Amino acid sequence: MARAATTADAFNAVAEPRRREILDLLAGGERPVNDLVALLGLAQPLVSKHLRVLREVGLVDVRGDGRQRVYRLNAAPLKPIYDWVRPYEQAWSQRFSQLDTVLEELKTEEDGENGRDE
Amino acid sequence: MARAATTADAFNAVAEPRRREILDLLAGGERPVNDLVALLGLAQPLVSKHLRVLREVGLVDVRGDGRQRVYRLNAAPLKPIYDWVRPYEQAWSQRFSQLDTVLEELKTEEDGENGRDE
DNA sequence: TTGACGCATTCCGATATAGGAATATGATGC
DNA sequence: GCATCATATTCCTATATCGGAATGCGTCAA
Repeated sequence: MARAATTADAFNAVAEPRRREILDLLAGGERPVNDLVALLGLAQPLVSKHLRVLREVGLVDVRGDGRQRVYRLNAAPLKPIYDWVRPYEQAWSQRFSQLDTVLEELKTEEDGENGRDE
Repeated sequence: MARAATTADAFNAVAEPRRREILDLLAGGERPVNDLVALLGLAQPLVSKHLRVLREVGLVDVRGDGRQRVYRLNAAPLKPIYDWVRPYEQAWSQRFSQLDTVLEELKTEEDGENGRDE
């Protein structure tokens, strides 16, 4: 087996920095492709290809407007990512990220730090 | 060019579901490799390889204990992911995620909603 | 030492990516 | 129709993956 397709889910689609940039730009408002090409400084076919991936995972929607194709953000597929990382936030927001296991510590809601095992 | 290495950053490392599982397990406490092998139901070399990737992006630390190697979560490298997705949360937490551009709408604070999909 | 255990690494194959170049498609205007 | 703009697609190469099988290596026990 090879690596999972970039279109497998939002996790894979968003692993590519350029695609994140595109989403960031679209977060500021819908835009036709050429706008993105100019803003990103990338070759047009490249942008189209990235947009295709984003389309296939549902992160963007397209709307035809004359000869332009206007892309619009659809952030919904990002939710699983947010839901997955959020619990880990505690880990780095606490000062003792080097202790045993942070998330476990949190379950006991501050406990004093004694080493227990699992 | 090919796709970015899985060890390029946390985004790429975490795009693989099994690696997320591993992190989830380690969130519950540090564990030796064989524990993970049993819990995941994967071949041992596979787990070792995934752990290597996680190590290279700094998401886990290892500690030798006799003949075992105990892995511990280090969530810090996940912060960039959290920081990147968080702003998008607004998009799906609002009921009009299908409108023009959600984040832009939010700037004007409430406006009206049309339900539509494709 | 010998053997068993715990884990990591290497070799292999199939897959599919990002990017570049060239080309195709589609809508608009004349 | 024909030229042009806006965008998508195809062809190509280099690279790096995930997984399996086999093997290497360090540690512990007798």
